[in-house]
Amino acid sequence: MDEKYSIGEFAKKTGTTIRALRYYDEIHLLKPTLVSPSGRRYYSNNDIIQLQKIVALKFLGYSLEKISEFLHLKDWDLKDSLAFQKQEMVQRKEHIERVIRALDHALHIMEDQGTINSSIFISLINNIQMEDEHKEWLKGLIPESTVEGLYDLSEEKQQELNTRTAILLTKMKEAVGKNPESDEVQGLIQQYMDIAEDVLGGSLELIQDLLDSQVEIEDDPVLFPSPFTPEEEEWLGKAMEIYLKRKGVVFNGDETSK
Amino acid sequence: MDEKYSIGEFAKKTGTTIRALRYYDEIHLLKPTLVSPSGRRYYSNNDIIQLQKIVALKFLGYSLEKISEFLHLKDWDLKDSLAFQKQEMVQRKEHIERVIRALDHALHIMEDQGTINSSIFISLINNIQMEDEHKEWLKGLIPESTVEGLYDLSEEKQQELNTRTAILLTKMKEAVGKNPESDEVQGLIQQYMDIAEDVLGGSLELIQDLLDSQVEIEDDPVLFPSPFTPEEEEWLGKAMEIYLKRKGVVFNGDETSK
DNA sequence: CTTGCTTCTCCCGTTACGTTAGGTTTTATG
DNA sequence: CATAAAACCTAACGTAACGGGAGAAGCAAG
Repeated sequence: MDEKYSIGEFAKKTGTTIRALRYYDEIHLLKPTLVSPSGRRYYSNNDIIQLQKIVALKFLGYSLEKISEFLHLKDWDLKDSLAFQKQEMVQRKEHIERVIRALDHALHIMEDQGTINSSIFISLINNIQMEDEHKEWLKGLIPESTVEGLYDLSEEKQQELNTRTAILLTKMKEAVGKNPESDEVQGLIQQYMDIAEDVLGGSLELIQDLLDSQVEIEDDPVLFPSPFTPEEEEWLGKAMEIYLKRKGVVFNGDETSK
Repeated sequence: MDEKYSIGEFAKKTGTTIRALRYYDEIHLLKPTLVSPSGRRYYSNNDIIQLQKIVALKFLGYSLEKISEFLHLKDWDLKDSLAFQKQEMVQRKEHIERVIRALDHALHIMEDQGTINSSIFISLINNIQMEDEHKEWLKGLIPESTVEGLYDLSEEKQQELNTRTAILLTKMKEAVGKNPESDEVQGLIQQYMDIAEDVLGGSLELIQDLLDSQVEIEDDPVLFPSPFTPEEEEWLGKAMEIYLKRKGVVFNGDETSK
């Protein structure tokens, strides 16, 4: 009933390691009931219960320091703490879910394409990573309901759009330098606009709005990764301008003068 | 176009910290394009792209060492790596989900009860933590289909059962020492069996099976936490025996010798 | 008494930086 | 041009929860 276990026996019995037990002793989290004159640690059945508490709380994500407080204060004000801990865990879960979504999108594109351009890859990841910030930022430019609608697409739809966009961006990068007025380039822009229309619900006004707001974006404190280099962007800008002019959108040509 | 940024400017522009940039320099992950004779670091636009790659890969959960490999080998064998990384993340997610479930159950009980006995709390957590191991273990004792059915209850149902069980266990702990043959104690056992029937689908045979297998559990290498102390268990065993005898179940009275 | 197993106490290594401390360089201003 | 303020530098310790190794000592059996 009041058996004594050596540290090795105790470790085996409880599924922990000897090293961990010594560590718990060191930080005063769980001290053996008895220490022999020669310094050997001996644990009792009572210590098993204590260790179980520690393991359970560790599973819930508490640090050993917090656990120490709980067990020492002996006053389990769990309720609040558990609720708080749950919030923490829910946040971690959401983070991981975003990561998984990003991985899925990237994998999906690679299956379709076999490979992926590194800068496209980066901006893809970044889009998902910054989802919330982007949302808030867009809300400053276009109506909130539209923004929510944008992000409220089904997972499949998002996958598809991302893939189409990635393929298109790849083609565009290959086309850089070609005559912006050529049918090929204008065709790509057309495709891009088709996707944009698909997402935005089809009015060119939004695009106009976005263009008008460009000026402010220039010196954004934190820099958004664009999949294009400055040279590529200049070329793209030209092609875009031509496209929009042909469609009758007014472009207030503000040259990027610092 | 080929601007140079001091470390401070660069940090602000990219949303990292100065310390992080110095650390990346130290571990040869991202070295500034130019270092002045006095030792000051100056970064270029090219470094921005590198840093974006680093940030993106970090978001996906890669260690800086792995990232270093990727960027140095220049040979993005992402496909496999991404798939592997996804597996990792899915596992982490599952872990967190178990933790959240455990927290939910505990919170649910506390809302109902206002408090919770620490040993009941521990065994509750442990049940969820060990879910998979318990499953496997039970499959050795009762038919696999029954086991799967057991764990396939809805979240709500599980909550409810856990709460009822916890309340009952609390009452039982309070009743320890009372006459096992009294109506009160036998009533509690009856309630316990009601819950068991609810879960197991109502045959006493399973309980018989479980009782028969008790012998083997005794010296399980890794010790399962039970919410009862040995004394409490002994008392419970008696009450249980009386209950089952009255119901006509044969109990092969194997005294816990050794 | 020797062998072999268990345990002991240091102490370094891990990750990705944060945080001083104490000294130097660059930039801004009078 | 002198000096103050801002920015930057290196060096070094701290973090969380142990893992792993070195070298010494305890303990039971033959």
